[in-house]
Amino acid sequence: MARKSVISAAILELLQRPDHHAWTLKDLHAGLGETAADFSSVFRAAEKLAAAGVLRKLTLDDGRAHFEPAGAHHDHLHCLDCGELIAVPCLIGRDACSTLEAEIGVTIAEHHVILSGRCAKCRVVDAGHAGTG
Amino acid sequence: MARKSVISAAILELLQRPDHHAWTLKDLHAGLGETAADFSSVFRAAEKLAAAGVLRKLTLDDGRAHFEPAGAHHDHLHCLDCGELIAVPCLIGRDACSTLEAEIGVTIAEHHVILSGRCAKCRVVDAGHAGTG
DNA sequence: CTGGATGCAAATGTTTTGCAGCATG
DNA sequence: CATGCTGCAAAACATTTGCATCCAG
Repeated sequence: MARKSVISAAILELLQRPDHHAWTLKDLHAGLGETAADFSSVFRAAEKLAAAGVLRKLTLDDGRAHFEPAGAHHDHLHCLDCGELIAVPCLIGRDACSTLEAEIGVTIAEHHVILSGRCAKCRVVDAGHAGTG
Repeated sequence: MARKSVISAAILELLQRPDHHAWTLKDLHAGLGETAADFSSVFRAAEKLAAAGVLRKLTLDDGRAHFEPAGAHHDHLHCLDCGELIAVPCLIGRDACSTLEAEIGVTIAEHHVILSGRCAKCRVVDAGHAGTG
């Protein structure tokens, strides 16, 4: 049924890059080569992959959607310096959720933690600067 | 120096409503009365209040910015049924953050947890339906 | 008079949709 | 031949900015 989508494949390829974890549509479009694919096609491919559960779609405070490979659950650190979105291990335990559910009478299906701070790289750089200034 | 902003005051007024925790610009505009204030004025007032630290600005996965009164830190539950954003007590302890910082070498300034699930009201409704269907 | 608040309209940036063509299955 | 992927263009949305005006201090 489904034909092979060159664009989808290329997107999945891109997402393997270790230096960039979460991609905006613009990132993806640029990453594929702006002339290699139309923006709307990138959009459709990404949405489809997200709908299929292959990608996870996140919206940050910058108001843009970011796509990442949908592997094991993890949370994110948004680096205030470089703006990169870093994957970090999950910070919330089942216990905490259960407790909260019982406490205020809600049902929790999923969660997503977004940390703001400084990634490992920028932290080092900053430490260096701090020492000299 | 600063003149009293009718709109800012009205916004702060709106935010006191117990039935609606986080407001989009559209919500605010509608809440004030679409003719009572211009959208851009609402936008500017809200941004200014956020910059002043009076409001907190959040961007959800719906891609829209939401404003809430900036009181004590808390996290949020986004109800999958009614779409309401419910304030919930913070789920992340200092310890967890410290541990993570040490573990992966990052610095954490802030965090924000967004839970997806069902709020207390919708949970009850759903339970009722489940019994009848 | 001065500076900030407001309204109106237009620009931006991002996401989404409509439609036609093409290649694949 | 039918279906789904693509490209191109325009619409739909939400946010943001420019400019002129008006009012409070």
